[in-house]
Amino acid sequence: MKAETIQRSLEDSGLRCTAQRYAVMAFLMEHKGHPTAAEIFEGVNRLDPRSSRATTYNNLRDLVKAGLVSEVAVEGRAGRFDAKGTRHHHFICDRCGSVEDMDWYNVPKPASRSLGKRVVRECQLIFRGLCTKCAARRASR
Amino acid sequence: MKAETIQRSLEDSGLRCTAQRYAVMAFLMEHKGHPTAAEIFEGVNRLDPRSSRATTYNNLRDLVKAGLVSEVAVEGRAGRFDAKGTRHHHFICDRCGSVEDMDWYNVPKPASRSLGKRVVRECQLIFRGLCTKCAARRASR
DNA sequence: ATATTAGATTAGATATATTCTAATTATTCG
DNA sequence: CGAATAATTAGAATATATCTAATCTAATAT
Repeated sequence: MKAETIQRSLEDSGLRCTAQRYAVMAFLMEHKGHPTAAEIFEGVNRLDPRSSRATTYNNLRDLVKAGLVSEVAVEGRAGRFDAKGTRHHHFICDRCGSVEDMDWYNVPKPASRSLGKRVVRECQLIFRGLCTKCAARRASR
Repeated sequence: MKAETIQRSLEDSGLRCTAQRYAVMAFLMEHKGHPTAAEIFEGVNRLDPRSSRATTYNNLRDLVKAGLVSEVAVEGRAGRFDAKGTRHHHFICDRCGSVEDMDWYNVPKPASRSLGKRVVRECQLIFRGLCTKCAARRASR
């Protein structure tokens, strides 16, 4: 039944439901820990069909463009991906670069005067600091 | 007089005011367009002392850690840097990856319940969409 | 059903971005 | 001064992401 859900959301976005694309989507829905492209590539290939690195990147790009997946860029590290489920913000750890979900809450839009002729598609709130693990590690020194 | 300002802010952060480090800081204050590390490297070397790529990256890292400079990660592209002047948010163009400043306004903090044991150092608001140039370009098609 | 076309995928090469290494130089401090 | 620490260097190495050109697949038209 999740299978049909994925298939439908792909097709609704005008994307064919290929084995490789489906696998990326399914992997993201089962691994909520914001995996990198390399982890996704490894993960989907560990299971079944041989998928190439290029295809994994292509599909991630397509899924992001279609709005089914979001990407979180992390300074100096691989980007991380996330199946868009319920709305949420993100937390990025300064030390280990891990990305975690944060409860969503509404953020006021910028004044239209400050927008100029820009077209704003979305607005992301990103918290930075130390994750639980890294905070504990620092405290114990 | 800007020279002393830079020197003081470096020393206040426990960083020696070396020629290379100063140059990075000065370059960032004169170029508000959010340059990449490569552009900064090129820029400071075009002027005067030979500085190496590694040093440029090292200094950028130190300056970010000291809170004098901020870095904006952009998906699939080089990170961009910004001397922290007055507070502001950022806008990232989906198409060309350019980063622009947006007027600052206060953003409500998350509920402490949702923070857990995380330590939040800062909170960034990032707008995404099409910059003025790219929006115009798209409209004309 | 075949042919045509557009959409996807592939392996590997390439490009881009960043960090590491080990040696060297500069600065601070006792 | 001399020792210890901080900073810099060139270039190699790594990590990350995209490109290429050939091939395969699926949808549509004939």
